[in-house]
Amino acid sequence: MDRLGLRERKKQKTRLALVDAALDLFATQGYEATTVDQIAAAVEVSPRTFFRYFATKEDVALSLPLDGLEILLAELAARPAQEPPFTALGHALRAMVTMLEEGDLADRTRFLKAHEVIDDTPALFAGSVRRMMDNERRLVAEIARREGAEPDDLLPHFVVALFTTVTRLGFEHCGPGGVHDLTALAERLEATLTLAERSLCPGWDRAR
Amino acid sequence: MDRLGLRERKKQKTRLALVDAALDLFATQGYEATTVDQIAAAVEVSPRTFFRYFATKEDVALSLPLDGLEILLAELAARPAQEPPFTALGHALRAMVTMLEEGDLADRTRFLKAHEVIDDTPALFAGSVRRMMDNERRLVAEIARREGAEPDDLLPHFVVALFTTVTRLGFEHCGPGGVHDLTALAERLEATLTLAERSLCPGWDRAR
DNA sequence: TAATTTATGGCAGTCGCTGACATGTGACAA
DNA sequence: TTGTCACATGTCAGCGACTGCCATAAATTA
Repeated sequence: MDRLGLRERKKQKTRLALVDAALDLFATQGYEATTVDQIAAAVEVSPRTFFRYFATKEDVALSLPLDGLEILLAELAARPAQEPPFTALGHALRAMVTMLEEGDLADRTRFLKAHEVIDDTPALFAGSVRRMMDNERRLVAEIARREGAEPDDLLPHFVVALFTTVTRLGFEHCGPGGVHDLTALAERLEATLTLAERSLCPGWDRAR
Repeated sequence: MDRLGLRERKKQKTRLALVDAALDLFATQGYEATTVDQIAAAVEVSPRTFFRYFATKEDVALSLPLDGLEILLAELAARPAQEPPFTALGHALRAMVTMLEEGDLADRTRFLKAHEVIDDTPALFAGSVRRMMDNERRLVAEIARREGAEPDDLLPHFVVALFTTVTRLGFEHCGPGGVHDLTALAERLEATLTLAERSLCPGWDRAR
């Protein structure tokens, strides 16, 4: 039995239905070619209601990756304090991917489809970047706290910026059509992470 | 005497007038609060004409930094081929700033005002990053050409992504109110560049 | 069942942005 | 100078994203 009331269950259901309908339409017709009215019609909901679930049209595509970042922050908080910041970020990222891999099939395909659509839609990619930078602030705050850095210290900013850059490279287009399964994505992320680690001097991410 | 006809001079004049009016309005009222109609009215031009000069509302604020990237690409092409890629990028960036410092006063203040507005307007900042990433492709292509890299080599992507990240950090918020003169901006850029150079192993940006 | 909360629909309106057509202004040649 | 052409501009009509407002229907609670 669900602990949630009927009302809440219905809301989550229409929310997912909106995401699925939107991703399908974006994938087939393209992002700019599909209107909010179409998405709403596909779920048999008024356009006004769509905007009660998502603030903007791009939000419906970006909501999933956004959830991923929440997970990453939680994982980061769980990393041991003596771990160097960049290492901790890397492990948090790996944990996030693992969590995705353990998720249910519908969730995984939804996530992959979202990333595919985002990857070849410049407007959505831009939005994705914007979200990343919003979260960069939170990540910087967390790293600065871990390391006890001065408020105007450049190093935490540099560590986090480098990390988001590496993550972005990992998610970025991997050949025509993009990544089609999570293991390929995980491998790609691993490759970029090791490239970064190999390029940086030991101890670079800690104050000396 | 100007080599350009009256027509061309008029166009450049209204273009600059639109940028100045827009930046002033953005600075006083905020970006989202000012409408295209207001900008057009301030220059006594029809709203339709505004969109003949700038494709979107954010373009009017981002056009100046965008010009800067053109300069950077030109400078990069002029760097000697034996220079390691990241070093070449850094020097191209320094050359770009120098070029700005040698520009006329109106140009410099316009540039600084644009950056101030961009810095404390999330939407514009995101747009700015997006442009940087659009140009990343061109930079990657140039670096890959210089280094004779394989088409699917990660390294050029990594080098350029790291460079744009460092540049972004340099331009980013420098205390309350932002940077007020070009020399402070140059110093800030220098600081982030040296931080990056100090963190990376020698030879990291060349194939081994 | 009655009362209260809350999700939804419909409507009118703003703003960013575009296409089509008409008009006026600079460029260039006769 | 004059006429012709190219092109910048204005006007208008319209689409789509997004919002505020109010009425209604559904679910929760008493």
